[in-house]
Amino acid sequence: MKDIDFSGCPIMSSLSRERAEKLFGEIEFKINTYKKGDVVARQGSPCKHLYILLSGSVKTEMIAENGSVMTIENISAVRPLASAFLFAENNVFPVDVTATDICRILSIPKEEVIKMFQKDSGFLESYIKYNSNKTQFLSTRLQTLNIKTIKGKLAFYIIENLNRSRESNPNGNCFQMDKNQTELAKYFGVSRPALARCISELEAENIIQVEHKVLTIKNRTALQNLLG
Amino acid sequence: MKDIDFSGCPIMSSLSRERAEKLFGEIEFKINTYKKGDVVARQGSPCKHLYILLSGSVKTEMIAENGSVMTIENISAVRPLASAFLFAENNVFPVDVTATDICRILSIPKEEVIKMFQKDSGFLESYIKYNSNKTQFLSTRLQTLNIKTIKGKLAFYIIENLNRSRESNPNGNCFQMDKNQTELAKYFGVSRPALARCISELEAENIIQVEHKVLTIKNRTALQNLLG
DNA sequence: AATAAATTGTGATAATTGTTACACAAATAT
DNA sequence: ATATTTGTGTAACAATTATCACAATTTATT
Repeated sequence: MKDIDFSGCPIMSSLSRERAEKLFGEIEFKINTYKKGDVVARQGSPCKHLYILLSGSVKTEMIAENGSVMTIENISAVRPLASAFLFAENNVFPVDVTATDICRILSIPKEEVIKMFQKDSGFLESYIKYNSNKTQFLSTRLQTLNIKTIKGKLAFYIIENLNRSRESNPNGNCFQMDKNQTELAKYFGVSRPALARCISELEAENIIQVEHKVLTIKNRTALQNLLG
Repeated sequence: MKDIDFSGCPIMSSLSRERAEKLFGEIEFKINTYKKGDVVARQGSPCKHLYILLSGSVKTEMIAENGSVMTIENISAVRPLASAFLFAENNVFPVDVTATDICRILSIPKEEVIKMFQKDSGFLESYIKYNSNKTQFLSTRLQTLNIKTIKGKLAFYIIENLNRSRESNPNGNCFQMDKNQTELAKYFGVSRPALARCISELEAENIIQVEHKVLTIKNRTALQNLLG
């Protein structure tokens, strides 16, 4: 346990290093390693453990019955996985979880998690908070899907990312994209060529400019209009 | 308080009547009444209380910036509202909540909810469980939206409802629809005429049959094929 | 630097759905 | 019983996106 650093983990960071070591000394757990491309959990399979991604990264995807894939989220260590499903009545993974890098995943049985709640109220609080945030995230994801046109989705995505980048760089009007076109298309649940076309059109209309992976907003008003 | 029956409420039913009365004697709360059509909470507004729908019913809807509406859920008493958002960092309502009937809503400030957690671990447990279920529900909702064609959404909806109806009536191959076409179109986030067209087509292909509000499945295999 | 692999741009066509408009049926109110 | 509202079927047309196919470009690899 000594080699694990929980400081970046939303549900564990409230615990001091000593506290965490003591807690893990008292419960059952194991650590598995996965290599890139390995399936960590499959959509529909039961979820009986709390998983914490200790190192590496995974992606979560939903597969529709017709085979079309939508990426829900890319997750990098250190983060819990599927924490919100552990206590549901129908406790199954709603997504496929696939390693996008070598990764180590800690798993703690549900009963042990309950013990941890009882032993540490700080842990309990951050768990509830984390799940709340997760639900908010899913709602935002629903909102993106509710937008019908690709241009609308793009505008939403761009404005969202711009706002996020401004937290560190207030008057900036550009940001580094976290996905390539293929990934972005999967995130939107649309075809890649259609997305490429929309990006081209927005560039032609001088609303945005994309250089490598840096997206610059040239006409914010027009972007807002694509939504309202 | 004496006139409130929490027995059907997922997060309160673990408390005995006496326990609930004692608990409410110790905390701050208020009850508001809304009439049909009243907006209970608006998408984007802060969520600082736990709301419990004591009587009546509400609907929750997401409004895309272009004005298109998608119904997320219809909720009937007795159920908590927005319980999953109360503890999120960005604690705002992700949906518009509108009364679809006269209703009474109990609201308890966040700090008081925390007190309730501390005073009653049964309440805490059901709260976590309820939020978990909520997240599962949102995931299923995402899944519906991930299906691209209206026929696919319809097939998913029909099979889901058929399975549910079979819990009470195992070999049946029909069920009573809980929504009219207009509502169903909003639930899918598609236009009403387009939905009507798809239903007609499925009828023409002799896959389903709709009589008033009863939907009969005539060719389950074909329905499955619309998905896989 | 040369080659391979991945990513992006773009065109043509088909499929699907939105939009608008209206007739008609069913349910509800007066 | 009649009027009014609400729900449903359907048609013509426009808009958007999927699909497929391939060229151009960028990025990684040897």
